[in-house]
Amino acid sequence: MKTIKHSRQRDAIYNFLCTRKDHPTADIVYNNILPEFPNISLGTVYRNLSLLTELGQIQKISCGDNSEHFDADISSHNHFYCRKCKAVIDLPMENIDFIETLASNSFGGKIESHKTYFVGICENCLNENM
Amino acid sequence: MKTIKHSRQRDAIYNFLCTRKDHPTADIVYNNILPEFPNISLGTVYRNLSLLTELGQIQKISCGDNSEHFDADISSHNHFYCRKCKAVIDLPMENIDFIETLASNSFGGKIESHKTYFVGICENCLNENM
DNA sequence: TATATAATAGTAATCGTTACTAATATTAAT
DNA sequence: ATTAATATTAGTAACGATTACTATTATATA
Repeated sequence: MKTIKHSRQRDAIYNFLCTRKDHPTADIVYNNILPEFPNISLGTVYRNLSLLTELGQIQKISCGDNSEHFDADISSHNHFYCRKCKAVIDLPMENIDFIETLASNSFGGKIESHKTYFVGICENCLNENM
Repeated sequence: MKTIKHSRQRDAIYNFLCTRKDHPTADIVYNNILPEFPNISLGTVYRNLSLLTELGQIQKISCGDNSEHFDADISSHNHFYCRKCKAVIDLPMENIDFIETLASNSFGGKIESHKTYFVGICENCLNENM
């Protein structure tokens, strides 16, 4: 059996993610951990982000902007992608997990989870146009 | 002003997409158009898929499997990603566009659209395990 | 038919991500 | 504590998806 050993780099990656609400990419995680681990390699960051995602400790957000974003908040919540400033932010709203039930009604497969993201212009970018 | 000129390649790409319900990637589109346009280049396929997406004639599906999928069906509908066979399929269900209203309630930005995809095991893969 | 210019083919380059390997860190057992 | 087993790392190379570049071709307009 393959066991998981503790790693200080993985802790640092996870802890950094916990401090951020803006869903950083692997590259951003890497650059922010460099001060503490000057020799950490980008591959280590990618490997641990994948591992943490598989373990369910973080989640991956794919919003079509050609790089994956990561979120240490694994509670069920939704995201918003601003097509102007490209930011990926949380969109606090009532829980919509019931759409999984709606989806199950006429579907023969097994639905395990869902991802929803909204697209538009964020509040900051709206205000800049005034 | 920049005008859009007609292109036989773009037509072929769009028409091919219309024949498919499985949301092919750029590479699959390319390989299926090769018989008709033996000299078409992959760049042309990518450029036109992007253009058609911008024009709203097709839609792009990002489901986190490191390549974009495309769909000529631009009506509001949802997708399912099978984490076993990696297929991206339609998931017919009642319309859930009202979640955009729910999202708007406590959000200061402008919501223009949303994307939802469900993840799990498709019917075919479920049956294979029996 | 001529002119303007958008689109293409072909290729090179870029970017995000993964794979490889020898060295290191962690864990469990002595 | 020491050792042994092995998971993890750093460093680098490789990969796949996508974009950029440029001379040529196709399309649209006059």
